Amino acid sequence: MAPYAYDENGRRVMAPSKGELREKSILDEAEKQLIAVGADAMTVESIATAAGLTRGALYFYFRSKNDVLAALVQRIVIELSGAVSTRQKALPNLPQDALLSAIDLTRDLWSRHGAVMRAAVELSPSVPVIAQLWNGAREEIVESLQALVVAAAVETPDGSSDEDALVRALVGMTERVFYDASVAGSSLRTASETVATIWTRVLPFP
Amino acid sequence: MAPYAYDENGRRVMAPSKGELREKSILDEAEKQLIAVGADAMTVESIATAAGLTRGALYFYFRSKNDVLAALVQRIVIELSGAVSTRQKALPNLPQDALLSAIDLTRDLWSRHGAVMRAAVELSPSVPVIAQLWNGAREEIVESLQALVVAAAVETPDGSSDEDALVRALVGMTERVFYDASVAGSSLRTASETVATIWTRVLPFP
DNA sequence: TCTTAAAGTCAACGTTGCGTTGATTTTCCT
DNA sequence: AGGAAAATCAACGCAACGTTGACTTTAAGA
Repeated sequence: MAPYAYDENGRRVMAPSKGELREKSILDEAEKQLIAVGADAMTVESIATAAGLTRGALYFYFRSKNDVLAALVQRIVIELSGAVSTRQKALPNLPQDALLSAIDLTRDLWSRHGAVMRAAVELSPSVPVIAQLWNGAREEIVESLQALVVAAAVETPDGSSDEDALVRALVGMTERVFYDASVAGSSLRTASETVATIWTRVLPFP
Repeated sequence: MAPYAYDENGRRVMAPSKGELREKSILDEAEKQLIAVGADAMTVESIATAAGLTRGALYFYFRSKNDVLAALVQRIVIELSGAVSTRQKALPNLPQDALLSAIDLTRDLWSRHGAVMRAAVELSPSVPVIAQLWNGAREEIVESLQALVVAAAVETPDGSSDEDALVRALVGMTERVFYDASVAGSSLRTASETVATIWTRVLPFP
């Protein structure tokens, strides 16, 4: 029986001020180790001692190791979500530019949070909480871009085709290309160009 | 894997021994459980008892749980590899048809071995042996398709672009779309169409 | 200021599942 | 037959997860 209340994402409800500091330091240390050694090699013990407490104490703040990872992912999902919606408000006049700026935004996120995003992709299949966060974020992007495509009234070269499915596939492709580049440590700029080429060839704007 | 002896014609010298049968039954049971409960929930204990032996005995045949999974993946990689090379010999006259037949082949593999292929994708990041097999197979496909694109002298709509990177990205996209469809249990035929649309729009054959 | 409930901390425990070992039985070859 | 190689298993050790219950600190109200 859990002595404290947790929200649907596994975070403690209403963490007190001192606790919030601890919570943040746990997450910061966890992110460091995620970058340094990866999610597998990173153990609850190592996170706890790095944050200056014991395993048992860590379980006061997070229900499980996976919840720590999920909180890390959530940080980025929140940032991403905010960026998507503000970018959508300041809609550029040209749809091409809107698309390119979306790709740019994606590249920026991957360059600044590569390790966490890689972890999100890799853990999604086995950690439901993370899958939920990650899929939700992707869905937001998909919808934003579908709206863009509809608004721009993209001409379909070869008759009817399911534009929604195409956009979803392209979003998946984008994630994939950046993921690969991030893993390989190769240029995200090059990845960006590849992605842009494919988008514009598949969805030629008028 | 196990060092079998082969004669000068490449046939195996000895008829399937008791051990080989055991090995096969282990793999068969493992595949069943992979389909039924997934790689995580499937334990060495459960595989062993399902195959009618104890954990210790299983480790006589495979060095680790991951090696069992890897052997499962290898089965499919071998089939895939064979299919790719035979299809390449019987090259259709029209490059579009070659491409479509390649997509068809991929769909067929996903429909028959979805569970194992999903496992391969999901385990690649954390299991080096599997990553090696899977990446090798993908590389084979990439090269085969790059050759196709070069031979067909695809016209690039917008000046110079790194065709190799495009093909690699498209192969990744294909894997991704089929993976998603397989996870969602949705129509692989629909996935096939989406994939085909994207390929042909990105690489318009003359 | 004293009280006390909640917040915070930790050592020790229990569990699961992986991989190893050494001893034992079965099979196969000569 | 007899010995080498193949096959089998019970028991062990271990890492990492998550839990428990008891202890200390903090802060807020009488």
